[in-house]
Amino acid sequence: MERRRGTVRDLRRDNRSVLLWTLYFDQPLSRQDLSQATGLSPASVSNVTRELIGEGVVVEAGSVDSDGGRPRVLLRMNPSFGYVIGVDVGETRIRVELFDLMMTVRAKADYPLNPNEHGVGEVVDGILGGLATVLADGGVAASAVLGVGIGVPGVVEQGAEALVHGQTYGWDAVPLEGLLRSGTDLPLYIDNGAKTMGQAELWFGAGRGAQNAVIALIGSGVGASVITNGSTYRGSSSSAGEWGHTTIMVGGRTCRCGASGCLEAYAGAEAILDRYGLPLPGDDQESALAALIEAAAAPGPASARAAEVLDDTVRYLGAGIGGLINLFNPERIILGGWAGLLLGERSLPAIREEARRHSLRQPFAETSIELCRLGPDAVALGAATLPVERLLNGVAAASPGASRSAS
Amino acid sequence: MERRRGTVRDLRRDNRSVLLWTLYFDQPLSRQDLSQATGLSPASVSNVTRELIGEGVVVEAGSVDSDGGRPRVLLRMNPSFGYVIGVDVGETRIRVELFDLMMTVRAKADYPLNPNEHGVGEVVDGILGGLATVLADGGVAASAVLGVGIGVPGVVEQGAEALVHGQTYGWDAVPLEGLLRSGTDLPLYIDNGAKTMGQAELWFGAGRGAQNAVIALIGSGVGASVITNGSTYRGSSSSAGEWGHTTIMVGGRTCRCGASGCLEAYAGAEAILDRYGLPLPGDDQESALAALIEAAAAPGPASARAAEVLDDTVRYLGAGIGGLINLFNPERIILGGWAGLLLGERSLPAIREEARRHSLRQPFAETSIELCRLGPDAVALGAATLPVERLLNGVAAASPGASRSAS
DNA sequence: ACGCCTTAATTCATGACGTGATTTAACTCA
DNA sequence: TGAGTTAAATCACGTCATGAATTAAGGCGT
Repeated sequence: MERRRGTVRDLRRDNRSVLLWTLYFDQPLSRQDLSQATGLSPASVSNVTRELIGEGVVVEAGSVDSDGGRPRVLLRMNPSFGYVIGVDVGETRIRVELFDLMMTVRAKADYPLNPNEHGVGEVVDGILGGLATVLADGGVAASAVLGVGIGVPGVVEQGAEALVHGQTYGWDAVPLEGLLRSGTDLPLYIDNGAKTMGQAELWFGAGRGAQNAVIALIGSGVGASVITNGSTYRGSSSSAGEWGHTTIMVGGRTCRCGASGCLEAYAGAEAILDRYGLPLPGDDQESALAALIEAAAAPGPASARAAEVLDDTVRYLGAGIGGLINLFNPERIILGGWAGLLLGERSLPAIREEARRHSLRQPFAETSIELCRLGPDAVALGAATLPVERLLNGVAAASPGASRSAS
Repeated sequence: MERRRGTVRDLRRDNRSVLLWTLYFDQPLSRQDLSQATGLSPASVSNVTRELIGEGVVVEAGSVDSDGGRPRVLLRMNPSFGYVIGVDVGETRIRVELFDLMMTVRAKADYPLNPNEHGVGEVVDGILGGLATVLADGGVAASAVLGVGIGVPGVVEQGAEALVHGQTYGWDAVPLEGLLRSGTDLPLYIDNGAKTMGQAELWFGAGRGAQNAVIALIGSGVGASVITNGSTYRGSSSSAGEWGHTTIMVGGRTCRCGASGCLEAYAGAEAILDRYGLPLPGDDQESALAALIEAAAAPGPASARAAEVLDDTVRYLGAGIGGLINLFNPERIILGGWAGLLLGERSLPAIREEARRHSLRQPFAETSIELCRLGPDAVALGAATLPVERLLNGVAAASPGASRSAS
C-alpha cells in the first residue's frame, strides 16, 4: 500500500491513474476528450493510451464523425480484462457476485445464514463456497480474477491481515482474512459493509461525482460511510464512520453495543420495532417494519401509535443527520439500507425538516438529502469495486494473472 | 488555489514542498538527513536545497562533526525570510500578533471588544489598527509580510471573498475579507477560530505528528477542528467540524443557535453556568467557572450541587467525544479552550471514562484523549500558520514582497 | 478521380527532472 | 603530510510531458 512519490516514474503512474479514472466513469471517450478532461497534453494521452491498449486494459471501440475531419476513435475499458468478486456478509445471508471490470454481473450465489448465530466457520465456508460457485457458473478462471472484496458488518481493522470486530454480534478480532487464506489465494479486500455500500453509491448511485458525502445505512442496525475528498474516509484504524453509536440521548435507551442513548437504539429497525412494542405481522424485521408503516398510514386502532413511533424515528434520524451535516459539511447525504429506504419513502421531507432543525443554517443549505439509488446488492457491488479501485490507481500491474502470486 | 499536477515541473514543486515541510518541523537538518527523511535522493536534495538557499527561504547554519569525515552542514529555515500576522477575533477582544517564519512573536496588540455587541465595523477597525500597530512595533515593512491569518468565531465560507456566518451572535454572511481589503492589501486568510487553534495544536502543541485528530475547543461555546490525513478538514463549504451543535439530547435544552439538545447547550461554559443557576463570584465567565469548580472541591453547602453540575457536564462531554471517536476514528483527541482546560484539569480521567462508555471499543482503544498544550494565543498563532502553510506548499514564489500585488 | 479542407492522432525535438555513479570537498588521525 | 572517512556536488543517463510539426482519416466540391 506504500505509495512512492517524487520520481518522474511516479508521475507517470499518477497520470495513468487519472486517465483510467476518467475513462472508467465517463467512457467512451476519445483521446481528445481525455486530454481535455485530465488536463494532460494530447501527446501524453497518446503515449499513456498506447501503453494501456498494449496491456489490454483499454480497447478502441468505434469512432465518431467530427464534421469534416478525421473521426474520433472512442476508447473504452476492456470489460473482460479482469474480473472481480464482491461478497456481502449480511445478517441473514452471504451473497457472492462475480462482475466484469465494468461491473456487469456474471454470476451470483447466495448462502443463507442463521440470523442469531454468526458462526465464523459458517461464514468462511459460505464465502469460499460462493467463490467456487460463481467462478464455475460464470465460466471465469481464477487467474482472471483481480480480487475479492468482502463487506462485513462491524469494524474492520486493516493490517497485515484484516481483523473483524463485530461488537454487536460477538466477533472479537476475528482473523477473517487469515481464515479465508487457507481456502483461496485470490487477493482479498475486506471492509465494513456500510463502507462498501457507500462506495457503490458513490461510484454508481446517488453519490456520483460527490467529493464530500455521507451514505447512511439503516438496516437492523445503523452505519454510515463517509466520503471525503472523493474517497472513503477510514481514519487512523479504518473504523471511521461508525455513526450508529453516536449518542443522541444521554442516558437513553440501552443499545446492543452496551452503551446507552445510541442512535441505533432509536432509529435502527430493530429498535423501532422494539419501541413500538406491539406484535406485527411478518416473520422478519423487513416485513414487520413495512407493516408498521402501513399501519401508520391506514386508519385503525394502532394507527396513531404507529405514526407516533415513526415520527419519533424521523426526529431521531434527523438529529443524527444534522450532526453529520455539522461535522462533515457534505454536499450530499444519502439515505440507504432497507430500513432507510422504507423510512425515506414514507417521510423524506420530514427527515429533511428534522435535519434542518438539528443543524446549522450554512452547512444545511449546502447539503442535499436523498435516497440511495442502488438495490439490495449494493454492498456486494461496492465490495467488488475495491480491487477495481486498486487497478485504477495503477498498483496492479500488467497481467491480471500475476495478482495470484502476490503473497 | 488551483493545484496543477501532471507535469514534471509540478513534481519538482511537490518535492520542494515535502522538503520544506520536513525542514520546518525538524530543523536543523543536514542535506543527508533530508534525503533520508523525504526519500529523495541526495542529488535531488542538493539541487532543491541550492534553489531554496538562493531564494533565501533556507539558510546554512553551522555544522556537525561526523567522526572523521567532512562535517554535515545544517540547514534551517530563514526566520526572517518573511513575516506573518495572526489575528484572533475573540468574544471579548481582538488580538493581533506578528511572527517571523519560525513563529517567534515579534509584536502583539490587543483591542478590547464589547462582548455583547460584535459590531462589524468595530471588528474591522480593530483588526486594521492592530495590523498597523504590530508592524510598527515589530519594525517590519508591510512588504515583508507573507500574509495575515484571521481566526473568527462562526462559520467561514471560502470563496472569491471569505464570508463569515456567526449564527450565534448575529453575523450573517458578513464580507469580512472585502471590508478589510479597503484598509490593507496584505494577503488575507480568514478561517474559523477553532480551526486555526486546531492547526496551532497540530503544528506546535499536543497534536504534533498526528495524521487524524480532533481538537475540541470549549469556551463559552463549543467548537472543534478535525484533522484528517494530516491537515484540517473543511468539507464542501469549509464549515466542517461544527461539533458544538451536535444533538446529544433530542428535545433537550434550547441552544443559542435555535436548535434544542445541542452539545453546546450542555457543555459550553455559558450553558454550564446556566445549568448551575446560582450566582457565582467573578465578573466574567472564566472566573465564574473557576469558582464553580472550586465550589465543587471545597466543602460547603453548594458543593454537592456544583459537583453534580460538573459531573453531568463530564457525561455530556464524554458523549460528544465518544461520537467524535466513532465517526472520525482519530488517533488523538485534544481538549482545548479555556473552559476545556478548566474542566480537563479537574476531570480528565472521568472524561476519558465517559468517552469510553459512549464509543465503540476498537476505535476508543486507538484514541488518546489529552489536554492542549498551547496557551490562550493559540488561535492567533494558528491563524498565522495559514500563510506559512501556503509558503511551504510552494504556492508563494520567490520574493515575499511579490505577495502584495496578488489581487 | 482528384485536390482541398478539417479534425484527430502520432511523432519529434526539446527541456526539466530525479537518480546512481563518480568526483570533489572538508575534516580527522596517525 | 598522507591515508581514511564522510558529506556534498557534479555528471551522465534515462524517463517524462509538451508544443510544434507531421501524418492519418475522413468530407466536400469540382
